[in-house]
Amino acid sequence: MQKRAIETRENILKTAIGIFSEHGYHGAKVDQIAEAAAVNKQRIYAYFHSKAGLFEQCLTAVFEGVKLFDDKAMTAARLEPARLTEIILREYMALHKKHPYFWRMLAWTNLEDDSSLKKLPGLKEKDYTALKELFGQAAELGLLPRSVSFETYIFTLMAVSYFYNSNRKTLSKTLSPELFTGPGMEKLIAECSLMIAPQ
Amino acid sequence: MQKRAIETRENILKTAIGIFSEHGYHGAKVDQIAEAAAVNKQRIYAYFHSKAGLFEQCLTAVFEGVKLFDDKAMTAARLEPARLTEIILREYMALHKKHPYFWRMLAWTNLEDDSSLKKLPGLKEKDYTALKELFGQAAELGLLPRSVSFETYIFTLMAVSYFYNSNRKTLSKTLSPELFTGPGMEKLIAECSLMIAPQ
Amino acid sequence: MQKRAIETRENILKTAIGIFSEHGYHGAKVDQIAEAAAVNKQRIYAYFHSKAGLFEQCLTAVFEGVKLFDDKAMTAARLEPARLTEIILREYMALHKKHPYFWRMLAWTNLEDDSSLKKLPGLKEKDYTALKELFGQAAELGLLPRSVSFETYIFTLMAVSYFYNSNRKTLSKTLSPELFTGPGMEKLIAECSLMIAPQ
Amino acid sequence: MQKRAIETRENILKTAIGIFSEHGYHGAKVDQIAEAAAVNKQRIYAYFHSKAGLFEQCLTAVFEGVKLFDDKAMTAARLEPARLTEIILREYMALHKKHPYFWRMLAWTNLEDDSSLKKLPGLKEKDYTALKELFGQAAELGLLPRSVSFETYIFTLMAVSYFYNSNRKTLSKTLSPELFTGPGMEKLIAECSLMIAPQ
DNA sequence: AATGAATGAGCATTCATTCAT
DNA sequence: TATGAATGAATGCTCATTCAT
Repeated sequence: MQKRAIETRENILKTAIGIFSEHGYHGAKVDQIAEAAAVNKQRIYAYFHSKAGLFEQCLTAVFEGVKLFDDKAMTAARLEPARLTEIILREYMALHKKHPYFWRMLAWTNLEDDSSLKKLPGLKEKDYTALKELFGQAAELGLLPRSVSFETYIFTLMAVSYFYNSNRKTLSKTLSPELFTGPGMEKLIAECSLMIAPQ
Repeated sequence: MQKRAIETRENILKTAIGIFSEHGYHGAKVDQIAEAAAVNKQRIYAYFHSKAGLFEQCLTAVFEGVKLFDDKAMTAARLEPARLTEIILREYMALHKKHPYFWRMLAWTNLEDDSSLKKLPGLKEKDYTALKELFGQAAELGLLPRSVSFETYIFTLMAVSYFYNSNRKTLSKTLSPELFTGPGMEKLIAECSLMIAPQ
Repeated sequence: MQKRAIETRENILKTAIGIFSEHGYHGAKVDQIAEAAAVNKQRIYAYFHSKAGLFEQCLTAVFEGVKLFDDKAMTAARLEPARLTEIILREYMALHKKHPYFWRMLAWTNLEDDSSLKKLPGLKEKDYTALKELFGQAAELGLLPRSVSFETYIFTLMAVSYFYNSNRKTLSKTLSPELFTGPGMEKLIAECSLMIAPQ
Repeated sequence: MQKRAIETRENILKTAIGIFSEHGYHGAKVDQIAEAAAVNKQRIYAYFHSKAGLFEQCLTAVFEGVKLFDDKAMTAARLEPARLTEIILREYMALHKKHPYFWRMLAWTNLEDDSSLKKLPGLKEKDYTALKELFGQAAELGLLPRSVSFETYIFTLMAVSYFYNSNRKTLSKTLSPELFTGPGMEKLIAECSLMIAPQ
């Protein structure tokens, strides 16, 4: 593939991610994507074969683009095991902010037809091994409940951050809207850390 | 409205909830709904004015159909404050099972255009007042962390149950699939309760 | 037919004339007519059999409702033969104002399918016999050109008044819009009378 | 736009003029136009955006296609000022015959919604300036009544020719049908010329 | 006589996809 | 590689008409 072609492809992919993420598979239109990417519609079919193919590639790209827990976060967690929960939560929250497409693509994927899901590569369990180790050490030190498995622990933190980001609209109607301000989030993180730590 | 019309309307609504819940607003087709409900397509427009109107009514119906924490659960919670977390979690999980359309409609609504959301009635905060009281009592007794607000507490439980139900597809790829078996869920509930309780 | 039925029928007819006149056969909707007449749609079918039938009846009613040249006008014409053209023109103009539905129904009929036209009763030539006589007398007196037939004369006057009323929209774009003000019309009538009279 | 596209567009326009002219805006169906033009329905939307857009373009095309008073007619009028009325009338009648769509589109436009009318370009007044001059000269020579304005004069001639062409159907029922034969028209033209000229 | 409920064909418009250059 | 032109099957919605009470 020539350089120009690669660029075109990249361009389409990037644009499509934004649009699929916003409107979902059925809500997004091929014409719309082509126009937004300022390419000829036919290019989409040349590079991605079909709308479904494009969606699949977008999904993969988004998943691959997300890097959990960079070195800085891991170092911080290692230095202050007592703040592990807080660090993880904050990291997850930041991730949603940094990759706004991520949770939306996740949500669409969970809702819509799972045919595109099948081709998704297994998602890096390696990241978790490092975290799991840290969790074990913190539990050892009495900073986290010993009787709770790592899986439950990390599941809860993922749940909190995901739920916080994905259900804003409906939650602002049931719980207080302040929850979704800066201080509201800080309070949530702080109290979650406290709630989980043995007392 | 005559009896026959009421039945037709009800029928359409019920069918539409199922289809919207499965495919979302854009994924669902009016023709499909009409055929599934075995009614003339025009009836949909007669009773709901438009596809959007129908979706809105479906949303309202689903929200209104969901009853949180029946008397039985509340009595159990009152009798055994130590098991509050477990009871609530189990209740939420059961709710998702009993109202399979609920979280999906929630999810679609959070993803798609929020115009239909605006007309949703404020969602029963009253339910929470009773729970809040129970939470206060449990905290008083040292069964739950005192320094944590009720809102953070209930938010976490909602997050866990919602996340568990909404993200199965993608989670089975990152975490262990066993999580989504009966025993897996039991373990999750048990450990969550433990994790939150002061130790 | 009972009294109530007659009233309902009359009501529908009157309303339908207004709507057909405004939107034409295809532009008018049966629902719209029923709603405007505040009757059940089914009544229209009971009394007029079909939309086409209703249109036909409307056409007939409008044609029959129009009475050309009442006694007052005829008397005036007889007294002042010199003003014959002016009197006729003014009468025609007044007719268009008094029966706003008339020319529009005429226009629709001339444009649209002529199936409804066939059933129209022959339109009162009798009226013209009286006029023709007056025309002959005026010509005799040298007040109107002798070499011109009555048919051409009346045709021209009908044309002027019809054209004036039917083509306002497009004419205001080609000729001066003042033509369609009160004084503009007066001037037109005056000058037409003058133009036709021998000088 | 490529040659092929231009042809398709032209083809659609031409066909649509015929159909709109015959059935009016509401009576004409997009399917029908597409089929008659033997093009894919979607092309209509690609080139004209909507049915309303197509109608508008048809209207404009028809108006622009009509050329009043070619050089030949003007020369004839200049050479024989005494026959001015006859020449103009004959020209108008010929115009209706040559552009059968013209008066029908005019009529539809005057009857139906005027939104498309707004975008019509101002209609060539220039043509009238030349005529106006000729009219002035003829009046000077005593061939036409001096006390009558050009506007009234030309209005009358337009009215006669328009009325003659637009109201055939209903007029053949009130006046004699012979009016609409060749000799009938000749007689009308001759007598009109006579009627207007000072005697 | 009158009405609300229901229907099927039709209508303007859109969409994913393919063709031709 | 890239693009404008074209297509056929939807898609949301409407309409004239009939049914059942």
